[in-house]
Amino acid sequence: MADLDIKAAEMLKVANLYRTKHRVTIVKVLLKAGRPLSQEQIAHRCGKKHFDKVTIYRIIETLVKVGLVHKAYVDKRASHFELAHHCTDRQCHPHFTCTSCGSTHCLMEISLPMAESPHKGFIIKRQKVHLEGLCPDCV
Amino acid sequence: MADLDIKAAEMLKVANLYRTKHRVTIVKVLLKAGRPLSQEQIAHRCGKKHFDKVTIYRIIETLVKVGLVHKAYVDKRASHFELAHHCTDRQCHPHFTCTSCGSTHCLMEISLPMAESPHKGFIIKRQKVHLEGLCPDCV
DNA sequence: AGCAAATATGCAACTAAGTTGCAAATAATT
DNA sequence: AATTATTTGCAACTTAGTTGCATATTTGCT
Ligand SMILES: [Mn+2]
Ligand SMILES: [Mn+2]
Ligand SMILES: [Zn+2]
Ligand SMILES: [Zn+2]
Repeated sequence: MADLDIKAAEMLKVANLYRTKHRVTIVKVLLKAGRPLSQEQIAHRCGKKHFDKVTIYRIIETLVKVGLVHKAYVDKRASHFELAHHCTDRQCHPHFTCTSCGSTHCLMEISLPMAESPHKGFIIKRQKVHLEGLCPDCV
Repeated sequence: MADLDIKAAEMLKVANLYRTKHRVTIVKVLLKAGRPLSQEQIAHRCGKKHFDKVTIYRIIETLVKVGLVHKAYVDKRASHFELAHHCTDRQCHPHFTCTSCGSTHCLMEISLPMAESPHKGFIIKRQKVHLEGLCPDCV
């Protein structure tokens, strides 16, 4: 889809990053996925062309640095990343992990109030919520 | 302190676990710390006596399984664990990571309402909140 | 206390996510 | 097209956490 290409390229342009084939491909993959992906999942979805894992990690790092991407959660020692374009400045939607099947989902419909700082000098900038329980498939 | 020894032994007894020297020591370390520790930190606080890391990981696993311990957060690829005795069934206190110095703290004074499940068939059992911002030391 | 069964521990070898340095390739700028 | 700034691929490395198995410890029972 040329649509996605344009959108991905635009996102990189706004962030003032080199628009390389690798970066455009990875942003497209994340746009299509609409959910957090690990390095391995990204590599897989980039197709048969060679995408070195180092390159993927470095691109993720860059995208996180400019705020286009967030680390959503860590599952089985692997970080999972997603585009931040549906998150507010102060928090993303919660993520939910099923304790039965181990799957993780984005719960876009839920939001919690921001925590209030307790006079102790902590300045809270962002809040992440992770939920556990049973997914629809596991009753 | 014999106090801690007794408390640790009691906790293991209630959980129906063998009261081994290693387990008692590790539960005592976690009681004293009052905050999440990594395997390496636990090993260090167990003192000069030899505590194999495999043993520590297996004890943590056991303690998590019976609910005495929670994984509080992952920092620099290392899981950090703490006793669950100050947590409710549905959520612990939030943890806070300073984006400047990287330190993580327990915020015992803060609690958020539980998220409500959104008619989508997800059953929410537990909620974890992680906060980011600036700690008192970093203004 | 002494014994047998159940369980925990130590060791060595392994797994796999993520990192680092550097040379070659590609993108932006002129 | 040439120059410069930046990215990519490769190989080698780091390190949290795991696995299998032999040995040691705990427990319940006599
Ligand atoms: Mn998400
Ligand atoms: Mn805590
Ligand atoms: Zn499930
Ligand atoms: Zn700080």
